[in-house]
Amino acid sequence: MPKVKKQDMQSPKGMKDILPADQPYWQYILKKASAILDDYSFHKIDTPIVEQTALFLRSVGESTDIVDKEMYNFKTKGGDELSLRPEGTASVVRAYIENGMNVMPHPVQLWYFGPFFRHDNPQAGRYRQFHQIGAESFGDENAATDAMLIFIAYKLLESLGIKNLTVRINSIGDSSCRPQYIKALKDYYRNRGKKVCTKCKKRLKTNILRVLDCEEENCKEIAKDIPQIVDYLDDDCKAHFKNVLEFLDEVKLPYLLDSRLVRGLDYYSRTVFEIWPEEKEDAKNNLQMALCSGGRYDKLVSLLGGPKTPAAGWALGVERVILLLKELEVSIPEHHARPKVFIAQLGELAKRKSLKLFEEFRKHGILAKASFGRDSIKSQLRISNRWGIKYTLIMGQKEALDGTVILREMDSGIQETLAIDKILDIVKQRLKK
RNA sequence: GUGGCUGUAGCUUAGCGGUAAAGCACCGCUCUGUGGCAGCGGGGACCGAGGGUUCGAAUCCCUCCAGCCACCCCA
Repeated sequence: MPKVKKQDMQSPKGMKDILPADQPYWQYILKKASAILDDYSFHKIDTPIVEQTALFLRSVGESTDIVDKEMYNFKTKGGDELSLRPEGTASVVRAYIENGMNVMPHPVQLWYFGPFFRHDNPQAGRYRQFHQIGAESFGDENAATDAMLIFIAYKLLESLGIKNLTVRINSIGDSSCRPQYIKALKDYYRNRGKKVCTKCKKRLKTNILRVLDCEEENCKEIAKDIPQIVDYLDDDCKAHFKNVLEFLDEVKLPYLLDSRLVRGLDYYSRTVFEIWPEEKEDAKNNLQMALCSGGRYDKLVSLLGGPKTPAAGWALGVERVILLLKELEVSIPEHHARPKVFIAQLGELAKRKSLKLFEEFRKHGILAKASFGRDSIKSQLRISNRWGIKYTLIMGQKEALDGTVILREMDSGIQETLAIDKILDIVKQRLKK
């Protein structure tokens, strides 16, 4: 067999292990998310991690180079063209259609959690395998749905201990009014198009809405008098947007109107929003990226072959949230409860008896810890101490023969020799105090 | 996919052409059945990988890989 190469044995670029030390964060977030989403009657759905490439081709589209450049596409032995899912909405919409959920009472509200894959160049908060929690609502066109979705996402982040969140919101109209706006943008840039940066020149041709969020000083200057999308919304879209804002006011959720917030894809309509963490100048890893983003996509269900169904949703980047929780030093509940007793043994007979004792404690719901591989009393006590365990039970050859066990309170060092058949009750009592 | 910076033990880092170091962590001894403190000792790194220059490379050069950052893109 050829020698193992170190490079072959590392995790793929942009994909990492979620180690035990980080698990409490994952549990914490998932627990909160499922509790909150459950409260608002969202039902969990899991969809396959791979889907037909055609699904994403159709939803995410040919408009950008996403499919070619940033998706994991492959052909199966049977010849199917499949892709690792790059996002959740398309899969959920597919499942909604395929399972005939359109006959269920609406709105149909679904949520999901899982890994997603994008062939990006990784950096902090941006990985090739990443995780999202998402929520989608089908069949309700009302602005209250948009506001409620934003409210839930906000509450979720807030309940995790993230303060000073900013909700950025905008409306990008729909197919009846957006074309006029795009035309106005084109007109605006007709004479100015030569002065913008090279990136924007490209954007003007391919994805003109994207010139709105260019950060180049010169481009910003040129965009000073740029047409505002709100002025181009038709009456329905304008009323819808106004309603969303009114509902947000009603639940006292602060937001920031951001006329430069856009979405590149055609199926998006009306409301788009993002939730950002507080901007901090001095933070070491200043995470300037949205934690959650979403919007309305009234055309996607029919685009994917389902009945015309209005829908809206959001997705939240779990890794980003965890990075932020760490940066903010938010305290997370421990994954495992701290063991209550440590069982130390000396000698073969004692080892056998203490194994039984260990099992007794476990059966009665008292978390016990032991290190059967270590034979010296010293190292066992050291381990017990390192775990910060309150009581250590010591059983040596003598105790094993006498049917007793030593109970040592670690803080004080006080020891008592007690009958082995009473020990469980005694420890139970002591732990109650 | 492009460019910049970085890569030495599990972790944090020193060394920057001449025998691979330190702190933390781990294991042990002082203490033969008693932890925390202290002292002493031990294991653990072919210096990210591969190649080149050189009498000699962790150190210089090239290629690759990975991380971070900035782009492209951001569903």
